[in-house]
Amino acid sequence: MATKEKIINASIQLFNEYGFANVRLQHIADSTGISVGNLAYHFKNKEAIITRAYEAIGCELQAVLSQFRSEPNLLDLENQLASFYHFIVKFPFYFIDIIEIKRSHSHLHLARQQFIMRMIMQIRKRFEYNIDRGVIKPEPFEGHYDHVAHAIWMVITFWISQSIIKGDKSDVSSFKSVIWSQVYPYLTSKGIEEYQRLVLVRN
Amino acid sequence: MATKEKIINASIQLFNEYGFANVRLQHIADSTGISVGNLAYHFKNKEAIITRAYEAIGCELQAVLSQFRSEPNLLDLENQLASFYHFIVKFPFYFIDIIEIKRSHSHLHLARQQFIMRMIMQIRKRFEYNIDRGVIKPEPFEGHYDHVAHAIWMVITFWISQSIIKGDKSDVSSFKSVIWSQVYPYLTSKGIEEYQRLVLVRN
DNA sequence: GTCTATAGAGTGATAGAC
DNA sequence: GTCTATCACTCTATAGAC
Repeated sequence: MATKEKIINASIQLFNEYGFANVRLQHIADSTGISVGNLAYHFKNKEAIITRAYEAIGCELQAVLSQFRSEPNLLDLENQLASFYHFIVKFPFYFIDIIEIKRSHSHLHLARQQFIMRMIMQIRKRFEYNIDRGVIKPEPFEGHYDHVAHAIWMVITFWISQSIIKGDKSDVSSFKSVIWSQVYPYLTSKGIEEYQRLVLVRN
Repeated sequence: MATKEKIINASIQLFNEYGFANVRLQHIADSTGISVGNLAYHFKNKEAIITRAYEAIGCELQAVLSQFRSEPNLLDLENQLASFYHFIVKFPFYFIDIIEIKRSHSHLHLARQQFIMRMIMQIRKRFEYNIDRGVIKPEPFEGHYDHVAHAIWMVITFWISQSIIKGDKSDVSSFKSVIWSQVYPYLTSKGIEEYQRLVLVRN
């Protein structure tokens, strides 16, 4: 049934533009080119729609997170940042409406928290691996890189929100710049060399 | 008229708990201990309520931003962070619902963008002044501290959102830790000494 | 699978008595 | 200033014909 898929795609587009709470069933039906009655046939209620949308989005996020190799170098980070950015601009409502959806459909949020923890841990591990590779300086004191990983996750998670709030046009290069500025002070001289060779040259 | 003030206080409490869009006029009236008709007498509509609430909140934010001296040292930052945190936990909806309010009452957001720009500039200037004081290292390359200031503003702005999303209990010490972790790598040896003497000793 | 029609529960805002 | 009552409208969800 391609209709179900068309409904989900149209819904995601509308959620992105108007915010989940502001999108009406009528609106989704119109955008899909079907009636509200037909919409109800495919999805019993709005919750069923957002649940399905979250499934699809979760799959894509899974794919982005899976780009993490066992020993990631700085180019891996650069590439993953590009993937993250692509994901963010494809599903802005997933970040913008996160608290509203936690409020109204908390079971969806519960599953999502797994992703969040996994993401922060992954960022933290990147520091670990690149310390071993001699590219990142050792942790200056216990727990410091946990804070940095936390901050990096926040920049990723709220990037689209902040660009809307500030009225900026979101672009990938400033996104990457702010993330890299989080890593830069911890690069060793070998790390700076690798950064310039692998990352800067490409931009 | 104390009633107007009671309405605003009740409204802010409800906005904080349920989110601006989920608060009903009936809800505000009940919480204030008046009827909806009476509520309408004091505020013509919901927009008038949020406008007045934003005015009050803006005043408090103004006060926090005014703690910025012409030559702020690291203790000033520590103190201002405490004030920011206090402000954030007093008006969480101001941060959580920021995009929703921009969507539905854009004129309020327009005024708010002034605060945002001022705040980022203030953070940037703190770096400048403390470079001059020999407490912060010179900028490693053009524009780097702009990125760091941007990241610090994001941590402040989205702190309450992230704590809700992660399911953490928000506390002032982890807030300060993450912000200080943004500054720490740029401290000179003199800066670390001042940091330990003025900031760490107090916590 | 798809439609029209409508029930049913709210929601913001107003009218008018006290 | 404060109240009750109600209008006009929106939105989700369901019933039933095709």
